[in-house]
Amino acid sequence: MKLSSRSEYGLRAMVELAQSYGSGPLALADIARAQGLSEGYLEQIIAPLRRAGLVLATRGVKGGYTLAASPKSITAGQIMRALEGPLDLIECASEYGSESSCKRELACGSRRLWLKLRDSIVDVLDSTTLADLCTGDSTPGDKKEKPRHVGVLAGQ
Amino acid sequence: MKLSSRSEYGLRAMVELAQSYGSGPLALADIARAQGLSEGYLEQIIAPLRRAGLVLATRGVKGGYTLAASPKSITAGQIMRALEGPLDLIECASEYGSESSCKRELACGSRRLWLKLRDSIVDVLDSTTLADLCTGDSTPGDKKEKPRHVGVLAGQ
DNA sequence: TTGAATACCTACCAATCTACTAGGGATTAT
DNA sequence: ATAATCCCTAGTAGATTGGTAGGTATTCAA
Repeated sequence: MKLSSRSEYGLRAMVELAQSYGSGPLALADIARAQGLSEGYLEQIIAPLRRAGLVLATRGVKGGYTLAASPKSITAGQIMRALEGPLDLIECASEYGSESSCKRELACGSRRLWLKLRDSIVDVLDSTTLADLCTGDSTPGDKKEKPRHVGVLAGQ
Repeated sequence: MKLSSRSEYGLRAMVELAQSYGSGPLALADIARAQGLSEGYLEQIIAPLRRAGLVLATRGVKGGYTLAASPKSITAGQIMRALEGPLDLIECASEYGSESSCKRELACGSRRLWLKLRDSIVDVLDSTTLADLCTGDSTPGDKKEKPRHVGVLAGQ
């Protein structure tokens, strides 16, 4: 159930970039310093984000990275897919069909849970933008939050 | 983003037990055979479920495992917590407070996402029972299935 | 034109985790 | 007593994680 640090660091880097959006490129070293991350490792993490077209790089002396679009139009889902591949907790419940596996039982009881879980995760990730993670309040633009029995969850 | 096979196998075993609920103990070897799992490995997986009080074991000749309660009253959340520990994707967004970490920033932007995600996951897991995974239809009490692009999932 | 600052790439590595296997001990119905 | 079962611990090959190291390419500025 643990997320790899790739996602954690990658998202933190993107939030950092979102916060300085509009102020020109931010050097890798600056991001790493600001977030307390290893520069070399962060470099490997930001590469897939660039390849996915989420950040732009400019080389040379005043170079660095910038968001490829406004923080409002980049979702956590895009970032996670770039870093982790298709969103799925399990082979047979991937967002994009995995024909191969699950020959065993398509009507497999437990698969139902993984599908529900995946949908729920995809829903959260795709409805959260970088802007949502930067503003002071914690509510995204459209509030389609269903009033579930949240609130029992101790701790802010 | 991948779940360990512990959870997958553990849940499958529990579904198997749920399906034979009321028919006496089911031997480990039978569960393993029915689900196509390694017996030795499954043994290690079912142990924490027993320690968590979710299944009961009876030794001896006609022994085996039974659910400790009705499938309706055992949730996926209980099973996952027994197998994976506290539900969290990341240290600083655990369900039970982790004071230690995250000295960096409690108002950390990215943390907001992990909390939302965790809440969403906890919500799904705690609202799904074993009975939900055994019945013919795929709807638990409330039906909130969004019509996503499922159906692409090519059947075997 | 040179130099420095940056991004970009590949290979390597130690430690940990995963998914088992092996083998024996404890308990119980027959 | 015996066989069937659960129970426990240790080992292990391979993959993954979280990096480090070292070099190349590109750009700006003097």
